[in-house]
Parts: sequence; structure tokens; C-alpha cells
Amino acid sequence: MSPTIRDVAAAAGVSITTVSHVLSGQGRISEETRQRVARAAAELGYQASVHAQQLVTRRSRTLAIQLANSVDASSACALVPNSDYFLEVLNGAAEAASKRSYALLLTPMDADLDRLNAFAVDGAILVDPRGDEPFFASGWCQDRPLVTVGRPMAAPCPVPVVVDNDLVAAARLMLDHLADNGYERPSMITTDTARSYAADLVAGYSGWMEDRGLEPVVVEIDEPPTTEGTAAALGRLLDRQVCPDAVFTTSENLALGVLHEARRRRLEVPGVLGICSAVDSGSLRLVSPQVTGMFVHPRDVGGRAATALMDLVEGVAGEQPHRIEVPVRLNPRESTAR
Amino acid sequence: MSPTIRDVAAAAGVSITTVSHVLSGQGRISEETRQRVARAAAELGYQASVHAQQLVTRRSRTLAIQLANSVDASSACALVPNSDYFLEVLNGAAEAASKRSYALLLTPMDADLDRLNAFAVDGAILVDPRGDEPFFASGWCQDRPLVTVGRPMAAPCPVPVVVDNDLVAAARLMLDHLADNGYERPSMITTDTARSYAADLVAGYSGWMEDRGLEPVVVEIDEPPTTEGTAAALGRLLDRQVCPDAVFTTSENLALGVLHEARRRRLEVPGVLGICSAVDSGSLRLVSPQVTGMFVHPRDVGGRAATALMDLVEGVAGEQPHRIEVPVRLNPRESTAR
DNA sequence: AGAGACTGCTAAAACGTTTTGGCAGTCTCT
DNA sequence: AGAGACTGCCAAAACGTTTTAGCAGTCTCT
Repeated sequence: MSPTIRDVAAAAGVSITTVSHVLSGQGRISEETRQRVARAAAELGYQASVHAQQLVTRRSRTLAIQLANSVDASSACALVPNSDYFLEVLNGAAEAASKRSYALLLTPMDADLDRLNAFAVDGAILVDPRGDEPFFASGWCQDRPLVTVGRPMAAPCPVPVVVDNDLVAAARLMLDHLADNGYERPSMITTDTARSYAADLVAGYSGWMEDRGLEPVVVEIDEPPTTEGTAAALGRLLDRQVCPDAVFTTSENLALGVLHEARRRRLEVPGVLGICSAVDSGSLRLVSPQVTGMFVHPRDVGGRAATALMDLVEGVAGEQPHRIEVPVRLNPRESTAR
Repeated sequence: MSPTIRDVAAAAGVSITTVSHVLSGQGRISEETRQRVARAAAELGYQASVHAQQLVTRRSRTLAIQLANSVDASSACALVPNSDYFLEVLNGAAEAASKRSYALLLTPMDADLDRLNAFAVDGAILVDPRGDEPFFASGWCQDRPLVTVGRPMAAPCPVPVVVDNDLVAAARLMLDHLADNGYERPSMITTDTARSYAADLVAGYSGWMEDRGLEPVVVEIDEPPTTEGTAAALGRLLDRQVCPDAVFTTSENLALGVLHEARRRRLEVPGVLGICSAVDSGSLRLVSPQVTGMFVHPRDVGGRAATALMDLVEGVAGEQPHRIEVPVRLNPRESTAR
């Protein structure tokens, strides 16, 4: 089969200890020996067995990643929100991991944590957790590092690194954009505010409104959203005494749903109703009118999360918990023009 | 730390060999001993170290999965097609793997295959490959089983298991639906026909057309699709002498793009132009008019692929290459009504 | 009663690394 | 010249399993 460390040692005329030291940069080795070993390894095409390394170092060079988006397969009419976003986060994380010879393990929501323990995953990335996930309850995070995308609001233990967009500021940015375009009574439709990204957006929105002496108008709908749920939410907004003239949503599917229902009600978009989404997506550029969204650099988000986690695993990172902020870019489109 | 097989052996008063045999169901063990060992293992909460198992069995209980959808991060305006679909395939595969204590490794397109070899992945799932992926060129598939979703059309080596929808039949189904609703000159817009799903759809379409003595009208656009590319494709269709009255697309984003451009050109949809997509998606239900699509059971597709791969790895499966067909459900919506 | 088969169990080797402790030899002081 | 530090290397233990080969003991024949 593939060459082992013993083959390299034999080829270079040294002990396996020396080979190990050369390859890992440990120990004291003369320059000449170093080169000889390196050459032998290269010639043989030697690749250290990850399994043997794992067994002895008790590290696996493996990261787990879990998405919040898991929808129960039973309800065929549920809509997976922000799937463009999630897919890009995954891609970003996978690429970053691969670059440093780590593997990225995709963990379903209902996964058995004991199983993960058996695989001795070095750390985990949770994308948009609520804080009630098994990872937190089981004390998992006491043994191994954890990085989240978004803050786990109900988490019982602190998370060393949080990767996030500044969505409070982002919401304000979006509202300024709406105001610039003459919208005076913006409202919000959100999913589960137990997730920090939704909570932050609502907070940003509410703060902005209160700064101007306006009453925030927020409707929260069940997760996962459905066509009907979204339509009903818009209905509740429009039934108000003071009817909103813009809707800001926390996901692309909510925005599309609102647009759909607005059309059905023959509301002019933009004009009578402005629509925008906090998470951009390809589909927002493909509807008429094109919908304004915020590009949150999902690939970056995934990459930064994975990188931070690997730093933690290797002890490279600073010790204290910190937060990595990824910028947001507003993509103004027709749906919020005047 | 966590208990080892030695702890269990001591607790049950047997050798570690016996424990191993009991837990793996190998060897000859008396019923009484079996129970005693099982109880001891359960009481200690024993979990075999995957790493040690991997080292000695040279199996990793790990599957790699690679998606076709990887878009180069540079071009921010490219559209990831069918992201709902891909995400569900991933979820389905991850769940199936997790149920049998396998791990699912997400492999980016540019991943180093040597690295995968080091992780000793037991097998790989390729989603919508073309056949020119490194997996095929490097002879990877000679050592380890490979399962693809869709046929790798340019593959140099045969693939033991292919999971697929019968998209030739599905295309015909869709065209029958269009014909039932009075559309007489259906056309197609497709992405890269080097992927079998697109090729099959085109084949089904062309066959159906030729059966009726009609000339197939197909426009192929570059991958990944852009808003402009899609609009241009529709333009080319409409410029024809015999102008099509329906467009069938290979992805949800193409359908949305066509709808968008049709609106811009003030074409009535449905009516003047029918639109439908070969892959369903949440967004198709959220636009006006709602767009007809085919639900291809992506979660099932992922699950079946993972299951087939695990069977292959464990030698459970029949030896000869075969094909697993997942049914397709047509979801008729407004965009193809009359 | 002896041969042979079967049963229930175990000792020990193997998998391919990392890491610890140590051993000669050389250099640098006093 | 002798003590001490430093250099370059290595033997061996450890990591936690699976698997092979074999050993008593019991059963079932003739």
C-alpha cells in the first residue's frame, strides 16, 4: 500500500523518530538530515496516516458544522429560507478547512452527539443557533471549542468566538435607504427572534424607529415560513390603522412572499409598498421588480468561522472570547426605488 | 477520559477480545457472557474509539460528498442554481449517513484528493458531475466506491451506482402538461448539457417534439447563469420566426430569469408565454405568477445515494453497477395555466 | 474408550503514528 | 583537564482497537 513512516526512515537512513520530527518541525535536527528526510518523503510520495495521528494525538483535524435550516422533511410545503446563504456558508467553511488540511463534517440537527464524540471532532461550527441545541445542553462546549455564526441567545455557556454581521447597524442602513427613498412608515416581518440575526435586525429596526419617535411595527411568523403564513403576516400589517409603506424582512423567501401577496392585492411595488430583505439571494435579482437585499458575504462568514475554529483548536488564537465582524453591503434594487 | 475496551473487559471479567466480539457480533460467545458484556458496556457508557478502529480496519466510516454547484467566489453576480435542491441533497445524505454512524465530509471542488486519501474516506458521492472531475482522472474510483447523482457523461471509468430521476420521462410529463394546457410550441433553455440531468431533459424534450413532427428549439447558456445571460437566451427564442409559446428550463433560477425578462417585455405569463422549471424550489411558489416545477425529492436523492454508498463500502450491495431511480412529482402552478 | 468436531474464550500481534527519556559526542567554559 | 551545556539522533512506549491462531474443555459419534 502507501508508504509508511518506516519506509521514509529506511530510505533516508534514519529512525522514524527523526522522520516524525522533520515532518512536524519538532525536535533538533541538523539541516543536512532535514533535507535528506524531506527529499525521501517527497520521492516516496509519503502521506502520514491521519488515523494513526488521530489515535495518538487525540486530535482529528475534523470540524463539525451544523445548520439551523433543517426543515422536517414531512411538511413538503415548508420553505427553506436563505438557502443560497447557507450553501455559501458551507462552501466557505469547507474551503477554509480544506486549505489547512482539515475535514468538514456535516452534522444533521438530529445527530447523536455521542457519535460525534466517537469521531473526536476537534470543534464545531453552529450556524444561526438558538442556544437550545444539544451542543449546549450536553456540556459539549466545555471540552471542545465552539464557534457560532450569530449569537446563541439562550446558550447556558459562553461561546469563545462568534462570527457575525453587524445586523443592528445593517438594519439601520437599510432603513436610512428606505427613508432616503421617501418611505415613511417601514415595518418588519421576521421569523423566530430566538435567533440572534433576527433579533438584531428587529433591534436595529426598533431603535431606528424610536430615534424618530415612531412606533415599531413588527410581525413575527412561525418557522419555517409558508406561503400562507407570509401572506397572513402582510395582511396583518396592512390592516393597521396606520398602514406601513415598506416591509423589511429577515429572509429572501419572506420578501418574495410579501411581494407575491402585494401583487395579489394589486399593491404597487415599489411606490405604495417598498420591499427589502436582510439577506440577499439570487432569486431577489430575478423577480419583478428586483428586490433590494443585503449581501452579508456568506462565503466569508463560513471561511472566517472555520478559520477561527481551527485557530482555537491549535491554540493559536487569543484566549478570551471575541467576535469577528463581517461587513454588509446594501444592494439597492427596484423594489425600494421611488 | 472516556472508558476504553479494557475497562469494559475488566468490568465484565472477560478479555478485550471477547468484548470486541460481542460488540461487533463476531465470533462465538455464549448468551450469558454476551449479556454481561453488553451490560457492562452500557453501564460505562462505552463508545469505541473510531480512530483506533480506523487504524486497524483501514476503514473510516466516512463518506465524502462534492457538489457541482461551486461557483467561483470572484464573480459576485453569478447565480447559484438550484440551491434549495443542493441543500436538501446534503441534508438527506447527512441524515442517512448519521443513522448508520457514518460521517459525511463536505469536499470543495478544489480539494486536494491526496488529502482525502489521507483521511481514508471510504467512498464518495458526486452530485451532478460532468465526468471531468479529479475523482475520475486520478483513478480514485478504482480503489474506493463512488456513487453519483446523475451520470458522469465524460467519465473514463464506470460508476457502480447512479442515483437519478428519470428526467427523460419527466420532461415528457412536463410537455404533456404544457400540451394539455394548450401550449403548442414549447422551447427549452438549459445550462451545461455536459451534466446528465440537463442532457436528459433536453433529450426528453427533443424526443417529445420529434414524436410530433416538431422541431426542437433549445438554447444553451453558460454556467453559472446570470440575469443578463438568461434574458439574452429568452431574446433569442422570441426572435425566431416561429415564436415559442412556452419555455421549459433546467433550473429554478433560469425560470425566474425568464419570467423576469418576460415581464420586462410585457409578455403575458401565462397565456402568451408559459414557464416551467425542471427543478422545483421554494422561490417558484413565491413569485407571481407561481411557476410550475418538478419536485425531484432531493432529500430522498441524497439519502439513497448515501445509503447505496454505505452498502457498497460494506460489501452488502450487489456487485454489478446499477441505477436507483427516484420518482418525480409535477407541481403544476399558475405559470402554465391557461 | 478414543477420535473428531464443536464451543467458549483468550494471548498476542498488528495498525502507523507521536512523544518521552536518554545516550553518545562535541563545544565552551573555568 | 574536567564540568557543564548543548547537539543530533534513537529506542521504546503509548494510543485503542481488530483479528489470527490456538487452547482447553465438552459433546457426539463409532
